[in-house]
Amino acid sequence: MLTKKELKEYCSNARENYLPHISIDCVVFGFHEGLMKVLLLQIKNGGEWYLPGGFVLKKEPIETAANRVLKERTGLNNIFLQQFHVFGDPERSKQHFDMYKDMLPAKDNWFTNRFLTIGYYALVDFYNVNPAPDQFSADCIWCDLNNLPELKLDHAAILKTALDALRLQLNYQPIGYNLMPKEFTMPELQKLYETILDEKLDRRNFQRRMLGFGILKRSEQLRRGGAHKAPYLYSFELENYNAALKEGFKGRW
Amino acid sequence: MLTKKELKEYCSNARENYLPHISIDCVVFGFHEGLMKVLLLQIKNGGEWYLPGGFVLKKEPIETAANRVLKERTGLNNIFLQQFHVFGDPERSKQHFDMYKDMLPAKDNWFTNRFLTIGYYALVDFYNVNPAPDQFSADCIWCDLNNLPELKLDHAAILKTALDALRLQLNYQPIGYNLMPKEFTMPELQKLYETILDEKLDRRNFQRRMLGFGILKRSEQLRRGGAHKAPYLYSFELENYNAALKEGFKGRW
DNA sequence: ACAAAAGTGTTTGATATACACCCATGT
DNA sequence: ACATGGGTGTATATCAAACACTTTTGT
Repeated sequence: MLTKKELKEYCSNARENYLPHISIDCVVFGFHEGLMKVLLLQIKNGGEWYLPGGFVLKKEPIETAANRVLKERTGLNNIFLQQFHVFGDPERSKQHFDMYKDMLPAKDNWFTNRFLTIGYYALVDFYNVNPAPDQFSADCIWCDLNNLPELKLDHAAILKTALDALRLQLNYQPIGYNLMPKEFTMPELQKLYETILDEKLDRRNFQRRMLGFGILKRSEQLRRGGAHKAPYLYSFELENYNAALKEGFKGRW
Repeated sequence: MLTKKELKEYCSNARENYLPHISIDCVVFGFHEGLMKVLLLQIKNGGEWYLPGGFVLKKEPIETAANRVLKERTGLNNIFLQQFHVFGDPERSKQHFDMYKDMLPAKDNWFTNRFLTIGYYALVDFYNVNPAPDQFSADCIWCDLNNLPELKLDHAAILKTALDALRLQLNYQPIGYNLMPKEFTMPELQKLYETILDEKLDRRNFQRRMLGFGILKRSEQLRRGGAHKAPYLYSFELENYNAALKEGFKGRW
């Protein structure tokens, strides 16, 4: 927990460097070997949980800010971050860091301001992540999506909205390039979809549809070493993958 | 064009009442009898065109702000407004109202600030609209989507993004409740879709699909008086319509 | 009578779903 | 040998696309 002096300094710094009233919250979904997690911070002392977020530097593009926050929290760079919604209820930040709310007069206290928050989500391989708490947080850890702690503020709603957006994305954009190793098997990719959707899919239909997107290339190689029949290895055709990210799969009209 | 004194007063007022660095831009698509338009403002003197926008009051929810802007510009209330993107490039507002940029020192000049803008779109019946210019604008008019003037700032990009979002929306949400009269014919509704998509649709397939959504109720009545065979009248089943707005039509996974 | 608009199918092809069979591999 | 996972294929239903015929109405 910050002392009054530290808080004062933080606030004056923030006022100098960041755009006021604007924050970014990142919903970092992590996936590895069939497990789906989300990155959460636990506040010092209070113990409450919240999404990793941050502020936008005065001359910084918001996409850059989102990437910076993600980098600071995970060490990961160059990840596909998707803006999905702005949350702008004036009441939403009422309880923000209320542990600090009486330590400074409101006009000097960055944390008692109203914040609109821009929501971004990312989907990363949590095996590659080094979760790093920020100065307000005791801990930064992967939490199971099906077993979340109670979240502060409107962060539960933000997370829910992000998950809906991610699921919607599956309908018209490819996914997985950050997540899968360079080469992967079809069942491995299927596991990703099943985990996101929280639903079993038929392996044969999945494969047909996936190949239909035209973003996969089958290698001559097989994944040896596992038990049972060795599956083929696939990789993304990056050119087509990126084109599909931009264009989207066909809509219906 | 404002005098220096008026500008000064406007800026001081704005600083007092609005959240800094945040704006809202509305892409108001208008439709009536097969014509699709977009509402644009033309700045006084300069003659440049831009999207109707505004700012967020310090204690106002952003959705309310968007509705207020729409109301001020069109007189319309209770219209489905869809947030679609935040534009946050620090360079985007560089040329904002540059006619005023030298009239006040930068620190006092609201208009030389950086603004993130939250994009909303709406689809309204332009027959019901009374376009009303704001104090900076000489004119507020419906422009043909296929024959747009050059737009200031990044407003052309915002408009394009809004149109894409609107078209995407057709795939998973109903549309038209604000637009159509209480009762309307299937060909009338089809015209709306064709206009948005800028594409002809087959009348029989359109009808089948539309009815499949389960949001329409066919009346016993026919639309009499036109030439040729009298078409049936339909109305939206508001309950199902609203449910579909929330839930969306089925995705594919 | 006829042209034009609208109602109501049908045919065809594509895609989704469900399911069956065979193959490879470690135990 | 066998259980398990993986490759491949097929039947069926469902849906989209293209298209034809009939009905209504004003001129």
